[in-house]
Amino acid sequence: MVTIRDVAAHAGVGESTVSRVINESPRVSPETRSRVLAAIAELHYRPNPLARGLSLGRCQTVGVIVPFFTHASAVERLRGVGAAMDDSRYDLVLFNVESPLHRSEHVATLHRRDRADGLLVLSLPLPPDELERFTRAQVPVVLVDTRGEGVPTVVTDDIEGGRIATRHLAALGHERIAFIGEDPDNDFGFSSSAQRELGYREVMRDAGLTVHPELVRYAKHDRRVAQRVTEQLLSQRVRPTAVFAASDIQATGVLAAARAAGMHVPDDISVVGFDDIEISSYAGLTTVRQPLYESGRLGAQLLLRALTRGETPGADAHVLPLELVERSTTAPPKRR
Amino acid sequence: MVTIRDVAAHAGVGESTVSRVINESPRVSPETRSRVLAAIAELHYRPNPLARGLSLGRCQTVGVIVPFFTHASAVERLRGVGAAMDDSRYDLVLFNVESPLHRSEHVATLHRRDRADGLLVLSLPLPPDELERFTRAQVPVVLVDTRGEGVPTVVTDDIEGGRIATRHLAALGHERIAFIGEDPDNDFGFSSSAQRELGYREVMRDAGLTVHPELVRYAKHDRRVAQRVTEQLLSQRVRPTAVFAASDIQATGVLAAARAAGMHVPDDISVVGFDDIEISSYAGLTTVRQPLYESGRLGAQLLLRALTRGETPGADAHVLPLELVERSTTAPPKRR
DNA sequence: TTGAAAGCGTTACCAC
DNA sequence: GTGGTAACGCTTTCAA
Repeated sequence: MVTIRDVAAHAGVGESTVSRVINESPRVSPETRSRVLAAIAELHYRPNPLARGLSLGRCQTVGVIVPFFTHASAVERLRGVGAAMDDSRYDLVLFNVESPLHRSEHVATLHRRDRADGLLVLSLPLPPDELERFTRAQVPVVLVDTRGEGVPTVVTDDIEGGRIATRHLAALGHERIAFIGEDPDNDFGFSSSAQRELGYREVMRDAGLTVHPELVRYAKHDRRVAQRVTEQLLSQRVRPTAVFAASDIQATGVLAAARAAGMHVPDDISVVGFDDIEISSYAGLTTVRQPLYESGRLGAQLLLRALTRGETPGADAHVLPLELVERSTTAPPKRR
Repeated sequence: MVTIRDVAAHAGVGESTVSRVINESPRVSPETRSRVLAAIAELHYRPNPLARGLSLGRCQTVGVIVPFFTHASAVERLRGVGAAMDDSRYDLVLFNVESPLHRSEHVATLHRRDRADGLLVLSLPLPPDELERFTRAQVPVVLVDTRGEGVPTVVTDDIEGGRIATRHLAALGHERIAFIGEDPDNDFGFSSSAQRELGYREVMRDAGLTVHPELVRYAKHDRRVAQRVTEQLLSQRVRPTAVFAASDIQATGVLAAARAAGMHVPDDISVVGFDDIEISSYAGLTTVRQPLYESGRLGAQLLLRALTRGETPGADAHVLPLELVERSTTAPPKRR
């Protein structure tokens, strides 16, 4: 392996001079610089990032904590992150979180500059004390799709999202509108679904519609599970004429259940989802679109900016817009 | 930041002893060990991976080179990789490849032990000389969904996959079977699609069916593009009664095009895809299933095994099974 | 069984 | 402008 020492010898200069050339210091004469550059090229020299990191106290790496398996939408966000990181000099290290234990483990190791220079947390709620450990350790953190004190966040207004979806259904004339979302008591503390439910309840109340308890169901963020739950929902006495699913993944499960029950969408039942993932446009699903890809990209950009400027990023919340995408799964209810 | 030195001082021992404890050397007395362990716990000490890597000559990191954006199926493979790496002590560094230039860049930096201890290449063909640089640099490489000499690979038999799909359609009685795949002249040198086309052509010939040149079309690995190409296909003189799409992403485009043309699937036209991704079961797509998740998992396992044993892994090709999944997009052609 | 010290490849401070 | 050298935090010989 060729080191800075070899380059120095080959170019007939000192190690520090080579280092200066590498780091583009202005305190090198043009001739020396070109001689060193030639030596570097000739020997195919590349600085050892480990040694560099040890000396510098940082490692040119951005860590991303993400519930990779739990949330399909996380992938789309991750894509945005990847895109933003592409032109940067930072490596992207993935910390997958499958369980709450997992999360604590990663958090414990990551609040030091030698693991990652900065951290991006996707969709995962972080307790305030854990969050504080990062700021104390001077590790910049950006939160995407989760809230937190004192750090920049990229979020959407989930309550408003719930309103948008429900308002759309109510405006079409629906009265028995069901809600299918994630259990508010989930292990990770995911709260988006609960927020959307809040918006749903608010609009229902304001429209003078009653939320029958049997019309609110919880299911894991998974198509098949949502399908099963919807089948129960549809087999009961009080049938909804519309369903608001807190995610598109779940909405496709609702669609499948309706189909299996011999119901026609949207004539027999309307369905609204949330996210607008790849599958949604294919399924013709009416949904509340949130900019997944963009959220990841923006989050990464904020982090990179903080990293390159060396400043702690402002703790402002960037609220990304939500938008109703009307496709073919919603229509006025049938006349009885 | 607490270092090994602090721990040593706190426990009243030498640094090397602490190091031995960390690395589970047997040459430490039980009492000393527990004293050191206590100090570690008390000070919340964690070894600096950078320093450790520099000293050790490796960095406890696995690099994954993956066309993250180009191929949707890569994500599913990546999930498998993530699962396999979860219980390991290795970090997962993502190297996204969006362009051939991108690939060369990453390859250039990665053939050294200081960037990654081992490498996983997903779906990306690597020129033999680039591959050789890794083996020369003693960096273990495992190829998933690509072939290469001298390194372990995890693949499927794409030619056979093409046969399976086409045989299914031919057995149903179809004669004018179209093929939609990726352009064999693509920038990356992806060849799976071309292989599947080979299998398609072989079965067509053996069945005495002619492959009309107008019935073979190329489109990017993208639903909308595939849809556009299919629209052209369906608007021409000789209409196919069945389409074999080289990927499910493209197959959903075919489905959308047929729907837009007012055709009913499978009555008017049959469609077979390839991969069996998440969307396929939802769409009821008949497809050739390949174990995406499993391929990533196996690849990562092979790499980890090689890494922990310190041995160069055997250069054998693990061929994963392919399987026809019959759903509701294929049926015998209508009688004319 | 333990500790002192050299070394891993780099950067940065201090002389010249 | 440039070179020598101490540091960065760890592992690993080598002695004791």
